[in-house]
Amino acid sequence: MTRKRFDDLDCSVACALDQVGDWWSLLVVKEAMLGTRRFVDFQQRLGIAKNILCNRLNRLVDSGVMSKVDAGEHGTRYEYRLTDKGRDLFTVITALRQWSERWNGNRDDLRLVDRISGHPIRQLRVESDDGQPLTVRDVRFEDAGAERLAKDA
Amino acid sequence: MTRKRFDDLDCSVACALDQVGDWWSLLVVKEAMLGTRRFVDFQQRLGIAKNILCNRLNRLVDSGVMSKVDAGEHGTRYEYRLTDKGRDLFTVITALRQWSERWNGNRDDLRLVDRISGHPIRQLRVESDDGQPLTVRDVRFEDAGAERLAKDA
DNA sequence: CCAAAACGGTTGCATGATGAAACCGTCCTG
DNA sequence: CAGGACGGTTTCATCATGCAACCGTTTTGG
Repeated sequence: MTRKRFDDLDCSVACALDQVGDWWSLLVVKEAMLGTRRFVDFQQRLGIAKNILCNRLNRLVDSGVMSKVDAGEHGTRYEYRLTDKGRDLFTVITALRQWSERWNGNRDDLRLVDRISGHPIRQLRVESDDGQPLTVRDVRFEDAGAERLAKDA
Repeated sequence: MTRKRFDDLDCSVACALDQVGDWWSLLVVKEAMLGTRRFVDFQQRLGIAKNILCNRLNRLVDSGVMSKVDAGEHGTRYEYRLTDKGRDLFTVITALRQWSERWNGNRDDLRLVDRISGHPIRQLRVESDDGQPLTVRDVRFEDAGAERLAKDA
């Protein structure tokens, strides 16, 4: 049986996980954010099998998260770079990193700091439109259809 | 071959993915945030196989993301609830949702709104300690010990 | 009070995904 | 021009997944 697809769930979260929700994809993206661009470097730094890395890079290129550019003048030297869509995963990866550091302790040698000031970055937080912090208890999932019905009535 | 473990990578992101980084775990957590608590409800709403759901719930309980409470007076009626650690994944899931809506379009019937005002929530953004927005290009990974800088992106 | 259904699983099976290693064609490098 | 680096592909053993059937307990309907 093939893995269940999430894109039929009519859920943005499921749709996102369909693109970057497997064991390796987000780590590849994170490694790219550290500056890694070449196949062998991804392979060695992540310790991933070559066939799996090949599969993941192809899928990330297919879904528009990374792009494969010919950087070798003569055809066999490639670079994999983040697209704007891929760079925008910075928020997701930062959220994961902060969550893990809060609850599992900091297992990382590297601290994420502002390049200019050298200060650590702020904790991410979900906010209302007037800037107040929101927890999961402070939000609800409003049915857009019901909203339309209510306005029609 | 068993799946490669990430907890030896000395990376907080890898450590997080080790706990919630598979195809189903974050969807189970998201479903719990919508209010789902019982086994059959998770199963039906997500369309997940029972043995896989059982495995995921057990792993989420083991890693402290959810707790299994006996809600049935007589022993066979259980509820699975988010712990504080699990509720704190709200930021991660919100980041994923916003990313997906930005780049894949809104495939969701449900809009996430402030429970009180009914207004949509703010876009998450990574900020420096003085509140300026930061992209991945504006940060570096500072080695706590040496002064090894991340390569330019 | 009894039968049936719900609940929360467990087991078996077929199939897909993964990891390790070997192999391969092209390019560059000494 | 030989050897190695690069970017894969192939093969194979093992693991994970999805599906359906089954099961013991508890609740519910008549």
